[in-house]
Amino acid sequence: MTLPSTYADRNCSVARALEIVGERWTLLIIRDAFFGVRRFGDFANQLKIPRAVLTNRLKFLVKEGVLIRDDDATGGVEYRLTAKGVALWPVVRALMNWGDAFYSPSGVKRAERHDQDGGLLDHDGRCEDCGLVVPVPEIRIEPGPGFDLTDSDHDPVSGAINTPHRLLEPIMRPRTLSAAEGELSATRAAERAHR
Amino acid sequence: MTLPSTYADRNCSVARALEIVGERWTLLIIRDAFFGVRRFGDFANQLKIPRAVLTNRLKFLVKEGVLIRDDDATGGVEYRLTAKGVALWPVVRALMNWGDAFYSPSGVKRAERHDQDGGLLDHDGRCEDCGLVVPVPEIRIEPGPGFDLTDSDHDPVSGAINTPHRLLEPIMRPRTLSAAEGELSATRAAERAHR
DNA sequence: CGGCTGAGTTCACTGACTGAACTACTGCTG
DNA sequence: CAGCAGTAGTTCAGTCAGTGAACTCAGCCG
Repeated sequence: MTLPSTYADRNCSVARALEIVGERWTLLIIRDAFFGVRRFGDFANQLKIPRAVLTNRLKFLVKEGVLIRDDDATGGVEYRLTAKGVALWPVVRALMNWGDAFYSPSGVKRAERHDQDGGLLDHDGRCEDCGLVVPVPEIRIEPGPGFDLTDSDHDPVSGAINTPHRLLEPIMRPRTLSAAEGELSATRAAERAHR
Repeated sequence: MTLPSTYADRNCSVARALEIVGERWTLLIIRDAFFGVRRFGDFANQLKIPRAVLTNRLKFLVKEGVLIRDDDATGGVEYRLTAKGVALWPVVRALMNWGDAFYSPSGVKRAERHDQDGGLLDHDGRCEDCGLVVPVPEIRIEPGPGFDLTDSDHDPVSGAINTPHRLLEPIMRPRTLSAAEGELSATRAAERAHR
């Protein structure tokens, strides 16, 4: 979509929304942000997007208030979704549902669960166990029956993304994980205790 | 998005969906199709999209089974949404909701109602009167409080789109009207005078 | 026949995307 | 302190897609 503000229709919120998130790569960046990706390099490697394009997109999304950029503890840079960005989850979910329905014959590629009670979420984000509409930070995402295990863990970031975890929660990169490789459960437990 | 099948992530239905509907203009074409646009020229005029691009997009969407192309009664060509295309309504709705929420301070630009009982639909398409999830063909769309009346009726197609009507129902173009209805002369005259 | 409409096609031009290489600024480590 | 690695970008030439205007072609209408 390239030029923002280039769709003529002033009276259509679909056009307006697409001016922000309709450019190539943008919604995939946002999807990754939901999945916990926060670092420039992780976006670049995971999406295999040219770094120049990534720079443009991130700048634009920050300018539009979808992402916020700040320095993390280690001096690096973090991009995180704002409330406005988090409000895009229904868009990402709708695309995911449609893609699952028509291009994943063996079942959904990723399932959403209510982290509190483990209930599956329906297409509108309602927990089938407790009946509540689950807020985004309480959604746990995990590989579903249609997930293809053969090409998942090529890189550590993908591996982290495809491990069951809550949306928005930063993925654990090997660096942060320290030397201890297999202690996933311990790390997760620690993390749960963390909040 | 340009090249289809160009997003690397085989395991993501969001990426898969965007390969089909993520290109520039595509979702706006689909939105117009929901609003009842069916003719090549109407898409071209309403969206102000280059005709060459429109040709590409329509061909691609037909190939992918989102639209179906056939000749209508008068010998013209019609593009209509298939079931697979209609299943994209949640995507369009989610974008519309987000655009309304963040870019339309005076209220939604278009409201959805249950045509049967006139109840407003919530963000998930549930009728606030009868509580049912309303199927797409029973959704009536109409200008909402945020709709800007000053630049609506510039062309007859926009005028028809912005008149309350059910989704998927073909918009009435002056041409088609002439065959069926008698009192069209007034409409046509008014339209001509307008230019 | 002559004009009109609808559905495209053609084409020169511009501008965005691509991929690879390069820079600049940390924070370590010996 | 020099050297190295990691992170976050920038630069750049080549390519490819989008743009807008003009053109074709077929079928009607009178």
